[in-house]
Amino acid sequence: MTNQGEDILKNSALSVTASRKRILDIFLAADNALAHQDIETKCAEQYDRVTIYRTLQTFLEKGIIHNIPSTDNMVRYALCNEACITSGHHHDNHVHFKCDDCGKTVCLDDVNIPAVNLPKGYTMKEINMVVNGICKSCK
Amino acid sequence: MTNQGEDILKNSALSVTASRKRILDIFLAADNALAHQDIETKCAEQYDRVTIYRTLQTFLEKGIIHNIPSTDNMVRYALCNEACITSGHHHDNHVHFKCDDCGKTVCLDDVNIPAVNLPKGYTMKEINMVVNGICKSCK
DNA sequence: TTAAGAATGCAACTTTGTTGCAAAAGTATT
DNA sequence: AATACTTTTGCAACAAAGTTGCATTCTTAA
Ligand SMILES: [Mn+2]
Ligand SMILES: [Mn+2]
Ligand SMILES: [Zn+2]
Ligand SMILES: [Zn+2]
Repeated sequence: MTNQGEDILKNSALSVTASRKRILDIFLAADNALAHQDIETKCAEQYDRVTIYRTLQTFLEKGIIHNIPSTDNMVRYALCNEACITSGHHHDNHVHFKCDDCGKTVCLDDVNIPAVNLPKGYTMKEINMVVNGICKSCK
Repeated sequence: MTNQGEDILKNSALSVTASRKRILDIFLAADNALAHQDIETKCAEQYDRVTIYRTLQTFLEKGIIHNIPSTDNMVRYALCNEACITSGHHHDNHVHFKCDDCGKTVCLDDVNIPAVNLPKGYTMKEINMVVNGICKSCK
C-alpha cells in the first residue's frame, strides 16, 4: 500500500513532509485548477499560509505542478503529467479553459496548443493558451 | 490642434478629465503593455492610486484597453485598436509576447491567434495566447 | 541514535486591491 | 456665463495578498 503523493515527492528528490503530502493530495483529488486561496481554504487550520506559498513554489520548480495565467490576479495551479515530473521541466502544451459561469479552470489535456509563427527576431520558450467561455457542466 | 486622448474619451462617451487624459497619454507613448504599477510609478504624485484602478477599469469596459493574462500576478494593459474603441467591445485576437530578459510584454498585432478545437460541450467566448521567450531587442 | 540540513511556523512587514463618502470637476441647460 | 445636475476624484480606513528573517521542528542519511 503505497501513497501516490509520497511517490511524487520521492521521485522529485523532495523530503516527504506532512504539508507537502496534504497539498499534493488536494491536487490529486481536485478536478480543476486551484488558486493559492483554494488551497488555503482547504488546509489553513493545519498549515501556515507561508508554507503553502513555499510549497507551491517548490512544486512549480520541480515540475510537479504548472501555473495557468489569468487576468483576475488569481494564478491557478494544476498537476503536471508524468513527463514533467520525471524530466523535471515542463511539457504542458495543452489548452486551459476557464468557465465564465462556474469560474472553474481546467486543463484540456487532449487539446494541444496549435503552432504559431512569431515575427523575425522572437524566440519562443513557452506558450500559454487560455480560453474563456462556458464549460460542459454549465452549458 | 486636437488631442488624441481627448478624442478617444469623447468617442467612448466618457467625460474628459485630467487623469484620464494623462493615463491615456502614458499608454499612447508606451511601446509595451503596462501594469497598474507601471502607471502608478509614472503619475502617482499627480493622481491617487484609487483613481488609477478605477480608470483602468473604465477603459477596459469601454474597449479602450485590453488586459493580458500573466502568471506573475501583474496583469498588463495595452491600448486596443480602433475596432474595439468604436464598437465598444473587444476584438483583440492577437498574440502577446513576454520577454524573459527585459520583462516587457508586447502586442504582436500582426500575429493572429490560431483556431483551436474544443471538446464537445465547451463554448468559446474569448481566447488568449501568451508566448514567453526572448524578444527581438534582447536576442 | 545522532548530527546536519531542510522545512515549517510565527511575527512583522510591504504591497496590492476595495469601499464609502465628501469635495471637486465636468457637462448640459438656460 | 451662471446654474443645476451628474460624474469623477481624493482621502481614509480597511482587507487581502505576498515577502522575509529567524528560531524551532522535522527529515534524512550516516
Ligand atoms: Mn494544465
Ligand atoms: Mn494586445
Ligand atoms: Zn462551468
Ligand atoms: Zn526583451
